[in-house]
Amino acid sequence: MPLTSDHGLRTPDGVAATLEQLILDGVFRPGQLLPSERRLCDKLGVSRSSLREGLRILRSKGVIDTRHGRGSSVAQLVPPRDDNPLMHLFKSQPRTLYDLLEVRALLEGESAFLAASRGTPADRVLITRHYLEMADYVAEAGIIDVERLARLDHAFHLAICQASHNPVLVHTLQSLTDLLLSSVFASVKNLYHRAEPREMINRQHADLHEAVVQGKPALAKRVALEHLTSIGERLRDIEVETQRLERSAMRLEGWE
Amino acid sequence: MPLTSDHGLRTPDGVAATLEQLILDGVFRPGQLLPSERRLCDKLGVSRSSLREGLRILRSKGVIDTRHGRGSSVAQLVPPRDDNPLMHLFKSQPRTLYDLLEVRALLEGESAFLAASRGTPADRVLITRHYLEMADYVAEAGIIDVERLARLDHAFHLAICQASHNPVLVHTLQSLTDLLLSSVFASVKNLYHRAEPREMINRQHADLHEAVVQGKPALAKRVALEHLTSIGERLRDIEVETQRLERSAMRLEGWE
DNA sequence: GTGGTGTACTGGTCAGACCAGACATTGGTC
DNA sequence: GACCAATGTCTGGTCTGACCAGTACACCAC
Repeated sequence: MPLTSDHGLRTPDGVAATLEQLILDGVFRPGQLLPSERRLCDKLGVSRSSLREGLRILRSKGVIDTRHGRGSSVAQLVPPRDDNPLMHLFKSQPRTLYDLLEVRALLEGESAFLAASRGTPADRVLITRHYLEMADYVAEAGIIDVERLARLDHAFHLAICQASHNPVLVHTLQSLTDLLLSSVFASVKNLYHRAEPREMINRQHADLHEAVVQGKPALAKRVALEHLTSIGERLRDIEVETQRLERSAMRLEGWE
Repeated sequence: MPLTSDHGLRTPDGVAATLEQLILDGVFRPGQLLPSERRLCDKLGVSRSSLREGLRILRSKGVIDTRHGRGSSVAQLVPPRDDNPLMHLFKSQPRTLYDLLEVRALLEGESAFLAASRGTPADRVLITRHYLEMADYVAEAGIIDVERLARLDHAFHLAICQASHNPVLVHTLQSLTDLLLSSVFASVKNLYHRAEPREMINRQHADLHEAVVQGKPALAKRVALEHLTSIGERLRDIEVETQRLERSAMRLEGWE
């Protein structure tokens, strides 16, 4: 029985769809040699011209690999597209948070480096303004609004990044920061709530601001990296602590 | 004399390359109807089967749009994938390309560093396999299929990135690479078409592969950075050259 | 004017032939 | 027995000419 039942349009697109489905179904496995063109014509009930155009589609998509005199084989790397939003990773893999911090540290470091070397006087004025706004708030506010502080913090880092004059860098860092904030905002809140990490962060912000404004690229980069690294460490501390608390809570539930 | 001189292999790939170049050169403009298949066969000196396979390639890539009884026209949006927020930057600001390369170099460098320090033996086997596949193809193929080479190239770099065991890094780099390829694929093609840059790239790939597999993080990072830097320089060279060519008349007789 | 109709295009498919590369088998030589 | 070249038959690659099927437009009857 011919295989034309499903996508059986006798057309190149139908051929491509049918063969692709067969590959996805595992009938033809990666590396395996497909039947010859003549044989496929028979099976699919199309002329060789149409079949060849169908194969051409799959070849363009990198699904198959054809060699003269040998035949067509299913490409080894079949999964070509994986449009997974990064967000889903966080649910299955908490470790991803530190992966994200790792990449963000890299970008923040480069950002600070470029800002210190390329930043114009106008950039520096802007960076200083954001820095002072944040520092003043921390120093003067009796009770800290964590969300507002997070915004000021973000604005300060963003100003530095924009001084790099690299829009791609700005965009990439922005999206990673958004991802970080939306996924672990609770942790970040905890970070700001505690006096000890907050002072550490303030100190690092002061150092970063100074290095960038004074035009010391290498120093700025180093400070930025240390900043992100220690944030990662503190978040890990909080995580461990949270887990301990959760275990206690579970024990308490048992008594109810 | 027919226009088969440049990519004038009488083969579907040659047809696709020739027509694509004519479109890029502005001989055929977006929305414009191409000559009929029979006429193109005449002009390009190929049979209708080969021509149709060539058109099928361009159709798969979204370069042309074909309607039964009407003809084939150049697609309006040559890069139809405009879902990336960064894409609009490229239209207004060609400089963005170099910004993108700058960020990509940063990520590739870190990628290579981490792969060399964290990569498992299995990672190294995979990296080597992809490297050899690419190197063998370059060495053995008489005529280079640029798209295939680009895929092999991409697979090699992706394997290195995956050896970093940081999914965030993989995802970020992937999206930047996609953006790069979809926006300046023409330039990249030119890069592969020339012997001198191709040899330079091969040498750098060999160095990168060796450094990663032998577990030399610092060296791997340096080689990766040099690789991306020199690619940027070559692209700039090509850009300058292209502008010079565009200033020269590109009117072709008989194409109306 | 309006509406149908014919006709000359367009792409889509088919069949059969031949060319060219790859490879296993065969048959020879050493 | 080991090696190597000739060869036959697979494979994909290309060409030809024919016919089918949609589209567009000029033409003609109303």
